[in-house]
Amino acid sequence: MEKLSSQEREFVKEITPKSEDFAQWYVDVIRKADLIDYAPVKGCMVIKPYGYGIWERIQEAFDRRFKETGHQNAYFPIFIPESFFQKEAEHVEGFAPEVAWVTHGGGEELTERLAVRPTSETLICAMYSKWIQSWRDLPVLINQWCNVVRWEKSTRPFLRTTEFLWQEGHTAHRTEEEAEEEALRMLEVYRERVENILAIPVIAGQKTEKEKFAGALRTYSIEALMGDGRALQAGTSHNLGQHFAKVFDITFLDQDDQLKYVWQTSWGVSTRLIGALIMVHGDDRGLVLPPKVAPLQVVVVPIAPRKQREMVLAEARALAVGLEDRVQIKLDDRPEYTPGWKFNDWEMRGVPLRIEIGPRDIEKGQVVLVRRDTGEKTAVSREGLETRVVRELEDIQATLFRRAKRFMDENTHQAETFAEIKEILEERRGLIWAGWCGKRECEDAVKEETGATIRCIPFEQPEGTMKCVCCGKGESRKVVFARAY
RNA sequence: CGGGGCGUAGCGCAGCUUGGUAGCGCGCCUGCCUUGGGAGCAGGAGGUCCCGGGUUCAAAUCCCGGCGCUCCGACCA
Repeated sequence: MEKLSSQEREFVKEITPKSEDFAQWYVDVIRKADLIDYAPVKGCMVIKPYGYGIWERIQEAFDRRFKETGHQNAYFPIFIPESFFQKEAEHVEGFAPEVAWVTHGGGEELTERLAVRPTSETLICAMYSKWIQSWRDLPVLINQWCNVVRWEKSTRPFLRTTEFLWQEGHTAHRTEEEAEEEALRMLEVYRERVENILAIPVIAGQKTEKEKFAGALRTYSIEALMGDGRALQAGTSHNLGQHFAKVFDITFLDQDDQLKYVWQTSWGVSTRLIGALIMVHGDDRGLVLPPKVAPLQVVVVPIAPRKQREMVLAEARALAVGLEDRVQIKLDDRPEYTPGWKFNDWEMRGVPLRIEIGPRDIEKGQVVLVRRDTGEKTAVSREGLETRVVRELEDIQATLFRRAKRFMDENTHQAETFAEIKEILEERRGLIWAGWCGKRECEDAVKEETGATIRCIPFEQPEGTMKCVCCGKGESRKVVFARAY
């Protein structure tokens, strides 16, 4: 027993405890779960197969909903001519500092520099201008999955990398109402997927002028709370209004014989969601993956003493085969590792459910189930195992969401003064509800004084009124402040 | 982009103060042995000491410059 506990300590040493140093814990988990490797170019990472597997699960889940809401996938080029990029003033100003430029091609200097897309609005708008003539061409509902590049000053795996993977939806509509509906519809898709698939509770709302997307009329977002009490924007949706349509001349002849500009939206989620998964669900033993995004949902670890090795492996194999139609399952039959080593390895990687099977279990016609979320071990009968496993996975998914929701609730506070905001941020962090009159000066002042920014103006406003936390003006909107990633 | 920490074998680190044969743990390879929470023994392989200059008879070590990772701030999915 004593030996066991010392081994456990030894093991845990490889991952810095979350409470000791959250940032270090985060990179330790990423390393031990084998999600990425650092690439030779600053701020770039290789997403390794296991990490990419998570992204694939996220893609599947989101893509399905995009299709269900009438969108089609397409692909636009990575290079954008400088002249296109320059057209929308606010947009350029917002993105210019972080654009990577291609100046040479085939050994010769280009006559016009090419931007490596930081986002594709400008190029896609240029194309829409050609494609859209009539009200009958609308709406255009296109999404693309791609990489984008933003030359960031400081980078962190998944949270902010020079190149990242995402999807960007770009739609064009006949009316302002339609565009607004679309922007909100897609934000709701994000909310639903992030909560139900990633098991991360979020707050949906509108961004302030200060925080909105460069060139948008209005920006909406879903905001999540990380384990260290900082907020993370998990997805955004923009009503672009007619800014881009006017600049790129995207017009259509309406039914009333009038030439009009389209109304547009764009919306995106990125590999940053993987960072959110890690920071919301992970624990001191490593990654914890909700079953619906886990590349591997169940791992079977055979306990195979030499003399019974073949017998146990055969049973384990049969077990895995019996489940493979229902769940993503893998049999870990590597002979060079001990069961204990495998337990730790798969736990670090966040596999939701482990099945242990050894001679003693076989004798009793049972297996041992071990949940990653609770660590709970249960001996269950092989009879009806399939149903049990599926049910267990569903319960893990639900438990993770419930746990994250409770954490968010417990770390959501109210403040009426700067001092209160400061105190909360210093002692507990988390999300802070406060009143805001709507003035930029007040928003800036809070940031200046406390470091907290307005994450969003939530759609769901609590009862009652609050005074502006800065200027004291009554009848203010209730907004959520936090320190953000 | 400012401030701090770090860069030595695949990973984690010691050595650097006070210059003089490059080390430890884990991992890896071979064999034996073993499997219910990171087993054991024996043998073995593996190094541009981040890069470039400089000082010196001699640099992982001292000096200058760069790059990268990381944390904290300013800017962003």
